[in-house]
Amino acid sequence: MVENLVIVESPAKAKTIEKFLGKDYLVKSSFGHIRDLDKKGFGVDIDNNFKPNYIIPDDKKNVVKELKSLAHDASTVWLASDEDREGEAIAWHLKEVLELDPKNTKRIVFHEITKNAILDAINSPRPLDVNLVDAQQARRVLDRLVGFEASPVLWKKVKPQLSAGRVQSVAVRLIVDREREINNFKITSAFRVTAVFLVEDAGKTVELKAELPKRFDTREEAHAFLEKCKNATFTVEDVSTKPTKRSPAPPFTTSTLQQEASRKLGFSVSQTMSIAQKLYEAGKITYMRTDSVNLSSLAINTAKAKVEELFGDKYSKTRQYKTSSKGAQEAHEAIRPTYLDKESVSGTKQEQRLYELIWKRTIASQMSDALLEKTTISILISSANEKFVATGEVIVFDGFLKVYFESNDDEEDKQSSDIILPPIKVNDKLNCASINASQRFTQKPPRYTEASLVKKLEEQGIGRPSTYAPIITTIQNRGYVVKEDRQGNERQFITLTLKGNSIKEQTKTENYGFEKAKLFPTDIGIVVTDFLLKNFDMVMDYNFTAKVEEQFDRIAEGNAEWNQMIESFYKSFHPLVENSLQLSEKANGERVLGIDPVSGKQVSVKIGRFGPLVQLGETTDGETGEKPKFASLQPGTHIETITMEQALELFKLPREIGSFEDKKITVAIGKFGPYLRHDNKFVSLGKGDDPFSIHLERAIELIQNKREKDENAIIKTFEQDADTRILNGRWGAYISSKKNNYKIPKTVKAEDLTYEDCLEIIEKAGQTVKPKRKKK
DNA sequence: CAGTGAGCGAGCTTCCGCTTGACTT
Repeated sequence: MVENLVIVESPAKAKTIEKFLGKDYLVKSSFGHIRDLDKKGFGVDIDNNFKPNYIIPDDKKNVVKELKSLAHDASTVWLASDEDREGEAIAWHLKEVLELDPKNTKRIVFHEITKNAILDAINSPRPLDVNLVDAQQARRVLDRLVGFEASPVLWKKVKPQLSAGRVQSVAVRLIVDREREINNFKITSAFRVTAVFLVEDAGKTVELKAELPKRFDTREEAHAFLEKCKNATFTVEDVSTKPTKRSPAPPFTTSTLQQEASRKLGFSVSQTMSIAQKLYEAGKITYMRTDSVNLSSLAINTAKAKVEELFGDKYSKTRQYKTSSKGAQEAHEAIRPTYLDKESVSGTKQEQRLYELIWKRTIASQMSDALLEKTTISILISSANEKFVATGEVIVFDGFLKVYFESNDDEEDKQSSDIILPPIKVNDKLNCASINASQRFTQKPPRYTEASLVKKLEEQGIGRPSTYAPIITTIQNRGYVVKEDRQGNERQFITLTLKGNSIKEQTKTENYGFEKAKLFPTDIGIVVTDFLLKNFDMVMDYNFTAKVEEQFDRIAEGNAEWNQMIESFYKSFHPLVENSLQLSEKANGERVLGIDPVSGKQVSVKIGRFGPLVQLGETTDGETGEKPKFASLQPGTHIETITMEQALELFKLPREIGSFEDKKITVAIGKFGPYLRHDNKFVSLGKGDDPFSIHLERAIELIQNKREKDENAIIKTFEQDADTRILNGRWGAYISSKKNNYKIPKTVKAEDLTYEDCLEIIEKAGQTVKPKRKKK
């Protein structure tokens, strides 16, 4: 029997709070939501004012049972879930499900887990905010309506098992739109001119690098400019120095932590979250799912003391940050170390690195601005109107930069360092060592990384801290998006160099377009996005979430009624469902490439039952025509970008390339990549082999290699049964019998097995039914 | 292990946000 039962959302939080409250309080966790809309059926009664049908999911039954019995015995129940929309709803569901008596039920909230904050909260309980609960119900029901009405349309009109939703469909759209921007981008080039001057500095000769702000469009213009510079004199026109300052970034939120951990540590967003979860459970950091940049006053004071201890008063500057991101609900603090005086923690290497990052960011946020001095020198050219400009930057006072430097998406992680200019006065004549004009190309827009997609979603107010990582996983699991590396291409560029009195021209090569761990849309992702854009434009609008959030806010403020809001939404949404179901055609993204010059038949690409394919000839109705020929698209090619040549290539397989030991060898591409077929045996091609050009000699070599490997793989054979053998595979020895494979128990040595032993293992394996793996 | 692309039509798929473990390979 306990006096007071406090219910929070997270068990780690419960543990901490219990310590603050003493023995009269039992603190338990609800593990998030305890009820949800029924998954079977629709879960919302559309004809009955959108009444939600809530059920307790199986994995929450035990939690609910325990809480119910504890609540029954307690004299006061304190509902201490988060102070946002979802938290309020959790409190309300608890009240309903646990059948709490309003007389001894109290709702409390706190933003930080400190003793004072919690005691304050206990002293100022408030009633449940039903308006906020209603706003959550509206959010929940709207998401269910969109997801469970739009997805089935996709099953019928595109492919079964697909999904659509307020958040995921827009996330995919961002990636599809970006890919199209990239495909349509026209690369242009211009000549960038840089000069190196030699300057005397205290007896030494140092270089001064300057650039021409103007770029030349053509090689000829660049050349003409260099010609003009041949006998020119260069005079310093102006030297100006301007002080600037830089301020530290605010403490981490979920989104910024994911971005920085990706840029600085190379973690995927889900990796970051699970490492952060470990740190949180160990009490080393505050809660990791937050949109707030706020720090508790306790944290600010500890940070101040730590900064002063480490670097002195001059480096300390306390700051309160305000959240600017759309739709932030600020139920928690920013992500920070629980104990800011600890610079490092024990744990795995990854935990240590993430902790260190969080520590540095938090500490830096409470440090002084960095003071810099930016110097600009302009240099006149006697024979031309253009001017060279040299810029330098010197850190006068490093401030927070001593600890932390925020990375940027667009460039690789370059540390901020001084660019020091030599001492130069106005009217100085400069000695020019060389001038170079290099052809530079415009860059295509960058593809999203997981982290930059999260950033974009947050900017648009789409998704929540707890869902950023799952969204990224979902759109990949559904096959809409793939995370891939892509090889770059080589290209040539021209450089012109003026040195002494001669201009030298060179053609150089550079690599460009290399992509690492970027998000690419798949063909199905593109087809689904186009289908949804055409039929559900309202939901696909980038501002859709922001617009409905405004209405949720009105409900939360008590200025709108949730059922009415949903009703008016449904009135405009549901007809879209009906209309799209009326469409007779299925969406397959078909694109006609043209006419095959050889057969005169139409060549087209589209999504088929088993993925993207090329089709030669048309599906002419019935008896007259011959059937069209089909071939699957190969990885790396896409419906939207494949060329006629690439498409026709695919019909050249399977290809007979000769014979060996009186049996013919054919080459084809199958489920597992390119392979050779010979004497009813299959041999995969090597990495460097091209199925379209491989010749007989190499094929025979591959066949013989394979034979040798198979030979070595045999550990034991049996006279009684040629179909049962012990083989050495990728994961060690196994039994192969009549095309089935069986695991050998670790307790026995494979060589010692008798034929009878093998039969026994096979027998046993047959009894245990393999559970069918559920596709994720 | 190395295909398929027609059609019939069981029974199933699916959303977003809160939270953690419980599961293989």
